[in-house]
Amino acid sequence: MNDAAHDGDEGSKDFVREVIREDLEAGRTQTVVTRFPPEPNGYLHIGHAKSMCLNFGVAEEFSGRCHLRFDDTNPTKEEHEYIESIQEDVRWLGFDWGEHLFFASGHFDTLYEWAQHLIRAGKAYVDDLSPEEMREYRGTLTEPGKNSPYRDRPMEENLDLFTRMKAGEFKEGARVLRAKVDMASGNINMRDPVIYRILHAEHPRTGTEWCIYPTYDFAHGQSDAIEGVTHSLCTLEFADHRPLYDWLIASLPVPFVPRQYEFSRLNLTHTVLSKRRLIQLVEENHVRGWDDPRMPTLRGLRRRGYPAPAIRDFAQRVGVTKSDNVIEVQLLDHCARELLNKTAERRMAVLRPLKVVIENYPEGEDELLDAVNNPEDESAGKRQVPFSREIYIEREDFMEDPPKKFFRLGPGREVRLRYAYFITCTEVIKDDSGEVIELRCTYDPATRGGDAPDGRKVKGTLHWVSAAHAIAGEIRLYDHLFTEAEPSAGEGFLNGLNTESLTVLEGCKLEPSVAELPADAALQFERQGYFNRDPDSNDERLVYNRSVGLRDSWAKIVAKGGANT
RNA sequence: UGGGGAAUAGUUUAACGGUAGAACGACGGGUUCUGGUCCCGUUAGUCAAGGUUCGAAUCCUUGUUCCCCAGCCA
Repeated sequence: MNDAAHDGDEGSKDFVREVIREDLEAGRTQTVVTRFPPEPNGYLHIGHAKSMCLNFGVAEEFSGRCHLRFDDTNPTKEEHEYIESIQEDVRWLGFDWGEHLFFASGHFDTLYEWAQHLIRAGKAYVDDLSPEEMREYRGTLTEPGKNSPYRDRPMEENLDLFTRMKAGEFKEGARVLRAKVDMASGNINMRDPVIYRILHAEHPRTGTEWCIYPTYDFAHGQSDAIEGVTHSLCTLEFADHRPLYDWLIASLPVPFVPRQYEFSRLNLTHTVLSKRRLIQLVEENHVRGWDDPRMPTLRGLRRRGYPAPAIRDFAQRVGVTKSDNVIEVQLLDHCARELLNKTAERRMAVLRPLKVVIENYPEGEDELLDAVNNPEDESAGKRQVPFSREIYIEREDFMEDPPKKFFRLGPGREVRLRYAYFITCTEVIKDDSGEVIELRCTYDPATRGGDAPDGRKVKGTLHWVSAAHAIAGEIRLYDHLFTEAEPSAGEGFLNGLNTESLTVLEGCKLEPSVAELPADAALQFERQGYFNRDPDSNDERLVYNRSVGLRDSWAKIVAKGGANT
């Protein structure tokens, strides 16, 4: 995975790795320690994947380690279920934290002692202001705040009140512990931030042991220090917190001084990545759940059939900088296709079947034809596909009045059935409404396998499935969740939902060997795209998700209206 | 009007005072039993204005635009 590091040809790569390299060279640290710090209040999405690839990737490249640490400081929002599912998702993406599983809650005792330390140093006080009053005292972005009347409470009284907060003597919200920094600071995070609050809630890990909990600012950097994290990598919105991060570390008896560095978060076109919006999509049933294949969650992507290595490749290509960015989803699709093209076995499946009867093929007979499993990988071998007099082809592979650039089947035209024979359309059968319901064709027995001995060429090759041997399947096609590349901010974003993001096709015809594939095999249905079996599949019915379609130059011609030119 | 961050092809991203390069996309062509893959080519960029320098994306000045911050969320 880190071959480049051994080739000696690796450059600065990105500013984080550059900083680390300098720190190593300057001897500021011997070992690189990073951490991936999710809050267990939701499922991981592709934005988290970027963070994991950075944190775990850097640790591996520099022979250090990366901790998995749950930032579980707010019991009112966190659940045990997420602690499990997050670990599962991290493993699925391909990362291993080894022995280094931590919880901010595991550091609660130390954090409590450190809070007392701060009080004794005159750097923290218990405040009785209500949340509303505190907001008023805080000032605004352009005006300084003013000191709380409780700011100069004697140290002994602060210690006593803090002890009583811990003992559960006060109601939620009645008092908080605040760091005494600077109410006039231009940086609002420095205006005496709350570092402990009363929460009479049951914690997923510590139960009812505590009723006061540290805030993010008093837990994150402190956990970094306790665990010996050298490089605490977070997203840009925390840059404003860095002065506080450093102030607290400098004010506490920490065993180690960690440093925080910020990079810009990932944004993707045609989707949303904020936790709040994702929750809304699920709760209002705009999608079928957190693992809906349209969701940008890791569970969604996995169910959709995006392989973990493709997501890691994507994260690597996207880079790490401090500039705002919106990555085009096409890049993600490209990463998936590139990997799947090399690894996915090919099969044939007809999504929208049109029956074809080959009139000169003997009735009641069939035969097996050789088909290559993966033209990109000879070791994938071959399989045999049954052929017979009645087959299905794709409806869109036939046009009664084809435009000039249409290379597929039409009245009187000859095309190749992949790995089978050349066939020529001799008759078109329609129902009362004029819809084509069946084609009559003849085949050339001399073209068995797909080549004409006389060197005759055809312009089109179609996939097909023998009617008698086909197995039925349901196929789900996906499109962007949002029509616009960048869904509007605010509540209006739901207006941009793509009403056609899901297309369910029933009555699809699958090549019989599909049933023998392992349930988790990624495959390509030739000329259609890459697919994987959905967990909704059972003994009676197979359900396939299209992960991503093949690049489709014919669709582009049609879209431009140039089919006739 | 406070504090912090960022501006390089359509989108991401390299460059560390010395030829602005890559990937994705788009467009055109070649190969092909997948209108796929692969191969070749085209397109297109330093936010602006000054300054320093033989030489500036890079250093300085001024300005412009965008993003984040006023939770007892993280």
